[in-house]
Amino acid sequence: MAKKQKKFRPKARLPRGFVDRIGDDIRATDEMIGKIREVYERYGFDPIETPMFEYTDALGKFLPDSDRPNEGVFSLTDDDDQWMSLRYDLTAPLARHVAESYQHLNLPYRTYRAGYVFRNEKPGPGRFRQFMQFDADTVGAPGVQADAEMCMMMADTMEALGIRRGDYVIRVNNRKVLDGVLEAIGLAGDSHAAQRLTVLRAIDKLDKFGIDGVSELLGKGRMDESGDFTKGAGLDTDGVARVIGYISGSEKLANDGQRELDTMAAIFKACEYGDERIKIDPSCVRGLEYYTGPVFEAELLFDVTNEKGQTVQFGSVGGGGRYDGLVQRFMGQPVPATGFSIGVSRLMTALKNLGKLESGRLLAPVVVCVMDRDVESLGRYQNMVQQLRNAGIRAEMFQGNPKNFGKQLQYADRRNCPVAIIQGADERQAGEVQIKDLFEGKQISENITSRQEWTETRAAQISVPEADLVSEVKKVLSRYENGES
RNA sequence: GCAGUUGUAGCUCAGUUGGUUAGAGCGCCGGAUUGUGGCUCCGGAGGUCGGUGGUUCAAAUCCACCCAACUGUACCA
Repeated sequence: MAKKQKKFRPKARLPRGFVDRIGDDIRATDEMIGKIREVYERYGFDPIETPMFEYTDALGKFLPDSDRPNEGVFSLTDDDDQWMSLRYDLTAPLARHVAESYQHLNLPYRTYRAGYVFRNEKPGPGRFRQFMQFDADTVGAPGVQADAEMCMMMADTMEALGIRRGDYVIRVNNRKVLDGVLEAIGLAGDSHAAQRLTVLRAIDKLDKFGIDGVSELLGKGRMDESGDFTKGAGLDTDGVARVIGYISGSEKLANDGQRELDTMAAIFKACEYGDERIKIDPSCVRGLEYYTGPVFEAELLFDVTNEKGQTVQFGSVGGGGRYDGLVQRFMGQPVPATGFSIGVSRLMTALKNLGKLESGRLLAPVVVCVMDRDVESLGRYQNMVQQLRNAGIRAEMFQGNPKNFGKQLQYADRRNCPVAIIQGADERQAGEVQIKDLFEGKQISENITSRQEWTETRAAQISVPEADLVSEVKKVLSRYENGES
């Protein structure tokens, strides 16, 4: 049987882990970035931008395996066979930039940047393979006062975005303190490296699993919902108790890290950033690899309802810390640096939840309908549009098939346009145009039941002299300008 | 990677113990109505039933393998 020959039809679908962004989202993001930028500028940071691609070795990743070249990052080979990758964060490219232009820089070098980063890994709810980060860094500042400034700037940023004090907290810890704890439970030395990592990862999951879950992970292991088992760090009962004691704050150590934390706490106090804004928190772990000193994390504390209707805390929207070794990779000489990163997309979701993004909604354009389709009329309609535009009003001529007038109003209705302009032969002869208030018309029409009444009512429509087009449209728009509809 | 669940129209899904031409709602297009958004009515387009192989007179349905998505978990520079 010869099958009917079919044309190849590609399935229209997004690559997994990527999203299309549309109108209101883009506007809201722009607005949000503007607010963040204002704070950073006020703190004396300057913008800088690096490209999305870097040579793979510059990102701190070893050359890709030939069989799995894209593990974790998106990589490709250049014309000259060098491996390049899409950046997976904004810190590694900054380190490269600093190392490359070191002799021209005036240290301390204070910069910020926003941009997309890419991770080639399994996406999940709220986790994408392309997402936006907004970073600020100070390079060439060795003291923890630079770290303290980062924490305060993060707090200010949260508030500039409209997040109330108490709805967020900046949690601060120090890698050196964590190292001390590991030493105290007998995990010092190379032979325990793997176990140390497991312990740190277990601590990092306090948010997710609570004290009980973390205890299981520190000990024998934990069973997840699907029944899969995660092997634990294998600490004995005493070890588990001591780690738990430490992360809950009941046990303290005296070491360098703790002294740095004390200095930072003193700065916060002097600047009147209390516990409700910035909090020393021994369970804060973050970035397990390159951080060398203070680490910090911005966390949102208010509850949100997730897709399953469960109430959960929103959690982390950004973090950072000190990375004194990152520039050294390129230069051999140590260059102290500290910075933090805000997850813009995640923060957007949070602000939506708080209802902080609805206010500045833009009104849809005025639509000038096309009644007569001769060349002269088309010019006339377009001229009306230009008059409106010149007066600063968003406007457009209907660009679809003008054959059916009903379609034009349907289009305007679905776009949520406030006003339609109508001029056919009759109006033209009288030197008038019809201005239809679509919002009001919608309300009036709710009580109309018969088709005939519907078409003949011409609800919320007024006829005005052509010369008054702009001023009359403005009158109608003024009723809706502040985001009502 | 590991584990669980699920794959039928653009979307949400139904499809009986295997049985004729695979259905519905929504959406889309056209018409009633080429000058008025909604409602209503009529008509239409749209399907590799995730893929391949097998069992059978006969497979969306049963079997095997593969693929993909979702969820959890692990990893995450």
